[in-house]
Amino acid sequence: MSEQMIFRAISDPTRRSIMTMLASGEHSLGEIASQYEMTRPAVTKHLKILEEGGLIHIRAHGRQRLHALQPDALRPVSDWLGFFSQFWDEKLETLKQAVEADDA
Amino acid sequence: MSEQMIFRAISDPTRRSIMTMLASGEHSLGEIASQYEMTRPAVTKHLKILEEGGLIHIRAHGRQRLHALQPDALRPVSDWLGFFSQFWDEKLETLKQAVEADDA
DNA sequence: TTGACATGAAACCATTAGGTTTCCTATAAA
DNA sequence: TTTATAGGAAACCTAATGGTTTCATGTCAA
Repeated sequence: MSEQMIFRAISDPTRRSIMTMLASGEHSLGEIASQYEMTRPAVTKHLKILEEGGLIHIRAHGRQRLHALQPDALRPVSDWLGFFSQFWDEKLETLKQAVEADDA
Repeated sequence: MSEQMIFRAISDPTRRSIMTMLASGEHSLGEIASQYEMTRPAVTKHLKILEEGGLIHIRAHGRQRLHALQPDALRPVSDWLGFFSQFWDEKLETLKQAVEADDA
């Protein structure tokens, strides 16, 4: 789950779309694949890359494979963005730091 | 400057590194390339992809090309992240919305 | 005005990425 | 206990990516 694997995982529009779909809850491969105009094996590959980035968790359930979003895995992206956001939103950054300080 | 071009631009570690370098101010191609173990043409290609994503601005200055960070271009990424951050940090999200409401 | 320097441009190369087809395996249901 | 269903795996294809080398061009300085 290196930072690079996360950025790699979110760089593809199909994978970002799958993440959005999984925000509504767990879904099987068949359910996910039915939403896209590509074959199941292609979707499987996308899901594997998402898993390698830690963005989803896959568990077996009978003959199905259920895929669940793992939103925590996006934290490194948020941290990276935080560094640059200081240049375009001082106000929000200040609040963010306040929240983080409060957490500690 | 489609959203996809932004995600594409930030998906490469060299390009993210260049963005960090440019956070300190404008730099010429030569200055940037001297920091990496690859040829100038390779760096030029990275810079072009960053420009296509709107993440940097390039201007001519004599025989040099000066590259400046354009951090605003990261907003779409921030918005995208915002959607998912609601799942892992309700507290921060609440504050963020408060700030945005205050801006309006 | 000639030479050095900063960069652009084009051709090329190997690897990765995103996709397909075909076939195999495991589980559930009749 | 067959049969249908959900998915895995491997081989293959094309295009995009990240890099190189070579050569051309524009601009500054002697």
